[in-house]
Amino acid sequence: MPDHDSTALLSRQTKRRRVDIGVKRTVGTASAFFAKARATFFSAMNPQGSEQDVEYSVVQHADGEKSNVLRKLLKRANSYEDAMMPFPGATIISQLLKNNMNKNGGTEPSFQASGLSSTGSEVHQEDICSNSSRDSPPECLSPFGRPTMSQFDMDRLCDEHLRAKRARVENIIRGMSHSPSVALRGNENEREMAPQSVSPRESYRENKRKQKLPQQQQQSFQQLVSARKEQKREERRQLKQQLEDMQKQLRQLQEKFYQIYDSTDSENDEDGNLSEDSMRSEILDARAQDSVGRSDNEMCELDPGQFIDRARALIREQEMAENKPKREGNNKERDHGPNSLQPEGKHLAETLKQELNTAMSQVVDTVVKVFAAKPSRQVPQVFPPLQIPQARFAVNGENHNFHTANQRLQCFGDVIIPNPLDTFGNVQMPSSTDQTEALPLVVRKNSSDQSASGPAAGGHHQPLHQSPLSATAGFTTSTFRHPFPLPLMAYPFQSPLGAPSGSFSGKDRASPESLDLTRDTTSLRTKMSSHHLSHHPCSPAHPPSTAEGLSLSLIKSECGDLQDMSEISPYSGSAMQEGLSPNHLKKAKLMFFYTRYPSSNMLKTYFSDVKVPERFLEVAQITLREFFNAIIAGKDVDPSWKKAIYKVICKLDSEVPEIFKSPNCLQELLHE
DNA sequence: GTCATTCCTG
DNA sequence: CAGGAATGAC
Repeated sequence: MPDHDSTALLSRQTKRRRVDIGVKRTVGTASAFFAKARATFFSAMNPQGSEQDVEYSVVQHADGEKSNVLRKLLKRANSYEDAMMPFPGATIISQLLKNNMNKNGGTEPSFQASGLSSTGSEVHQEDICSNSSRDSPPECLSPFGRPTMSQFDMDRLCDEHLRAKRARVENIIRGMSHSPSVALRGNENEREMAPQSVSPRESYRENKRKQKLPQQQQQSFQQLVSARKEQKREERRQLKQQLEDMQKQLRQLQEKFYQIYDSTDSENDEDGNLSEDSMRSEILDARAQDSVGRSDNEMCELDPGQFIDRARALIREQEMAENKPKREGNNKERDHGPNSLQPEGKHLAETLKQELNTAMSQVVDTVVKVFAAKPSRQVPQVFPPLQIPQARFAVNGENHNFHTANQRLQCFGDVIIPNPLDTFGNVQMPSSTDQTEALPLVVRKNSSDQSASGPAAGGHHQPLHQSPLSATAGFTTSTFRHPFPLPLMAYPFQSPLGAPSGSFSGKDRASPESLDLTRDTTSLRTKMSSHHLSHHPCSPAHPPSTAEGLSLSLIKSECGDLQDMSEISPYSGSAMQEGLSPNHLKKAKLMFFYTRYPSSNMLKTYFSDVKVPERFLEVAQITLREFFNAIIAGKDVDPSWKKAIYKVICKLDSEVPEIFKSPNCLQELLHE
């Protein structure tokens, strides 16, 4: 990582400074230095377009692709809902209404005339119709005042209109042939009163009815009408009551659901698990919200029986939504049980599963492609084909040490699971001499290590394969939660391939939150946390961190913890005997660092107080030229040919700051 | 143990 | 400046 090197590879004066204060010197081969210097040089010359940054963008691209896949998936799920679900949550009410409308065809006047309709569009239509009915009722109103738009209804309206006309004519003829009666007078009175006391629509309706009926029945008709009105009012009242009850019930159920869903959601957040179920829950949640939004309006359109049926369906759905998060393992059972999902529900579940599998495959493929596309000699050796995914550690020989240790390291999600993205980055290095710190954990194993076959070799591959997800998940969920968002860290996706299957039996798995993925990291986290609390940063060279910024002291503290961890963790004891060497921990530490700060920009952002030195570029250039000239001149045949160059470089050294010369420099830095 | 690098001394 | 010793990483 050129950028990384440029940061990690301090200038010589810094190195010497380190020597002066008792820190180990940075060591690198001449060629490594050459490569590093070259990389650094190019990086410095082209800070915008370093290889790391390119690679980082690739990583981001892959990440973005994943999120796109998810987005697509969700979108598709929604469209599936809309297209195929009869009770698809978001559209359940409207679907019901549609069915209702189609089924009834406006032939259930009792409910439709109950005046409960208040759907937005229908309200609008109602208004229009109410207004227009005063002028030209037949255009819009059915005999029951129900506004309809279908051709059928229009025809029916015309028919009614004609019949009314005919009745009126018959009425007139009948009136002419009979002498006026009280009833008629009453009728006339009523006719006179009608315009004032009854709405135009009502009077129109009354007129038609009166015209249809013999005059002798007018009186009883009036009573009938008023009785019916009363009845309707009562019915409406009851319906309203019922509706309110149902809505109340619905809200309660939804609240319940939200509670459960929220807890599930937070769990998911915690372990980075964007599982199928959580996605399903999201969809159901959306449905539920939608239902809430619509229920008040659209439910009113249903007749009581239908309303109850559909409310039951809704409740059933709510219950399903509630049960889902709890019944992770029982989905199949439920799907095939007597009370299983609707066929469409099954279909959705199946589709979701399928899509998730596809998405996962795509994601993995993408990452693997990115990885495979880069020329690397180490790759085939580093990632042998996975054969036994759940292989346990085979601690039966020294040859397996590497794998054993490595697997343990990968189970050690919090700290030392190598982020495969980083690993990819490492193997993408143009030159094998461009050694980065994180590299050795996965590459450059000698043949004896690679020859280790069987379960260990197979098992070796699996965690690496899944680590794009699990490793980052481990990081995101660990105590090492970043005080700031890191794009690479914020990939909340849990591998469906299964949690690491490490056989590490933690001695102090105290945390109750031990979920599959995080279980093995718990003990470590506990230790790390307590360690953090109990011990001061080993070299707090900088002021305490602010809330958002991560100070060097914190990092150093963490690094110190990591270092100390090699002494306190179980791995230093029993695990060490099984093949985990201090080297592994060192490498893990470096990987941890690299994972956290994968690019120079990251480092710049979070270590803004560290400045890679003023004359760095100049010195790097001169050094580069010296090496180049020496090689061109063939001086490198001399075993000590670099010494001359060291001397040249040495002259370019800047003064070591006084503070570092002091024997108490650490303390002084502490008090700064 | 080997190697690279740095330090010391003549 | 050259050579050897010391140091630390591997």
